[in-house]
Amino acid sequence: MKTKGRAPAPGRQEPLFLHQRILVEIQDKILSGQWPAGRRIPFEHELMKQYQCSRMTVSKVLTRLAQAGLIERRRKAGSFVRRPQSQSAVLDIPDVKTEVIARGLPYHHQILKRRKRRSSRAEGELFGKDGVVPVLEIECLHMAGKRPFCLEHRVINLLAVPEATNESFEEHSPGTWLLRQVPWTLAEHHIRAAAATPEMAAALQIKARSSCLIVERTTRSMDVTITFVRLAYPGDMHQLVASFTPIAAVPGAPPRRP
Amino acid sequence: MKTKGRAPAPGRQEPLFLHQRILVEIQDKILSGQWPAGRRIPFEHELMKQYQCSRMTVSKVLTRLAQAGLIERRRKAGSFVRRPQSQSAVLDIPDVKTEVIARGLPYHHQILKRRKRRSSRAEGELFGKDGVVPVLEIECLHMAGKRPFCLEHRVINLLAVPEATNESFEEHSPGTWLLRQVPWTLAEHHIRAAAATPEMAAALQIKARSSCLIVERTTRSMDVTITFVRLAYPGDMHQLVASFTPIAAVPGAPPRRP
DNA sequence: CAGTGGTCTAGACCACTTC
DNA sequence: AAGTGGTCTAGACCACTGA
Repeated sequence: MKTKGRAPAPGRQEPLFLHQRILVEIQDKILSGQWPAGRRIPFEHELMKQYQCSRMTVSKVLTRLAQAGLIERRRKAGSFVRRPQSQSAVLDIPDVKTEVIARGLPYHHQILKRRKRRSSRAEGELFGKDGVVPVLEIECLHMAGKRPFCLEHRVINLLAVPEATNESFEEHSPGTWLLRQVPWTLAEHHIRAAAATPEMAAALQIKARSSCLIVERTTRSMDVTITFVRLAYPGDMHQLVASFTPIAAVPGAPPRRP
Repeated sequence: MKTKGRAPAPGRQEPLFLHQRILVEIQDKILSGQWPAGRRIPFEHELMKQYQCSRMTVSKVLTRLAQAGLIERRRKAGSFVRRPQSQSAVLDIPDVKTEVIARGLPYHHQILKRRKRRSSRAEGELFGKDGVVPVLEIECLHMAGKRPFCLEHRVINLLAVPEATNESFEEHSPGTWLLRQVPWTLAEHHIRAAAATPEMAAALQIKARSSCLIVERTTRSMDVTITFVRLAYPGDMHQLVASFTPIAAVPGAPPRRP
């Protein structure tokens, strides 16, 4: 039981850390259905004996499984397999500029509308104040090369982001600007399909009533809404990709050079 | 430095575990922009001194931040703030039946088509074999009350799921059946808007060319594709909701009673 | 009230990477 | 070659909770 640097790898496979091995084995039993929902997972001290390791090691594994939603831990009772959850996919919703650049297309944007006003009643509710709040309303067209890529309609809470008042957004689009100005803390997305309104069709140079993918995002910090944005993409130009991988692996360090 | 049960909570707040406090403080510095992308995070031994705790504690916190994608860890160099990522939202994609029930509507489904055939060339590629594989092709209409809710077009790899061969899917829809038969391991979703084809329009009782939300999901296990499904929702009836919360908090155990 | 998980420690060895 | 993170240990105390 002395501490080891690498792998108790018994057979063929590449060196696997002990905690990875434990994680994978338990995960497999759950995902394969061998351990159905509700089934109790071995206690920590049982796993300690089984894998001949310290409690910290198995504890970290079980904690991870719990965070991933695969098991539920209850004091004094034990850990249990949760019933199959909805498939939780991780949706990467990039900044529009990033999105266009990633396609290798030249990006630019133009501000179609920009006006300061007071929020309407309904918006006031959204922005968490009973009364009205000053907001900045912006319409922005994102271009990929010469083709319209996305029409953005945005409302910014000027109480939350007073710096926006004098910002023209000519250099950086509202999304890009806000992303670096007010780092996101909490967001909710609604994704749907809708027929293009005459305004959308005109801006995006598509036929009226053709299909668009609408992504609406409300960004909040604490209890106050920072901004609301509606992004309209021509249906044939865009799709969201959401990938889903169980857990495991995930050393989680894709990029380079900070 | 003796071990404590609860909280070094200094001021007002509710008792906070040390690792939570460390996590929140670092996270705040990053999200607020105070520590910009590329900035080095204090070394583990520095944080140990700062918080007067053991290395394991700070290590777990940094590991968590790395898994969450907020920082990047590099041996010998240190840990660094990553540049703002795409907003990663967690998309819960439920079983269609669950979805309808959740709306308080009576659910039922009907199989419109069901035929066994060999995969086409293109599909063969999808299914990971060079040659063709036997597949089951199914069309299924999901109803919410008396209204069509979703049209499902599905292809099941019979090499991977031979049990499907003799399944009628009358009792359980293909999605529901598969979910319990072949627990998901890896999935990729593509979400887009499209105009209804004549077939879709007829089945869903909507006008041709009206907007639909299309969710396509490819489910794989190892390197073999289990099933491919295309779900078409009338655009005005459905929207996906993806929520995003940074990290922290997350003891992660919502439900009850296994 | 006994046993579970939740947290934390003060060490240790190792591998990798940059210097 | 030095220093970082990555893993692991063999303990500990505590809080919660189900029996």
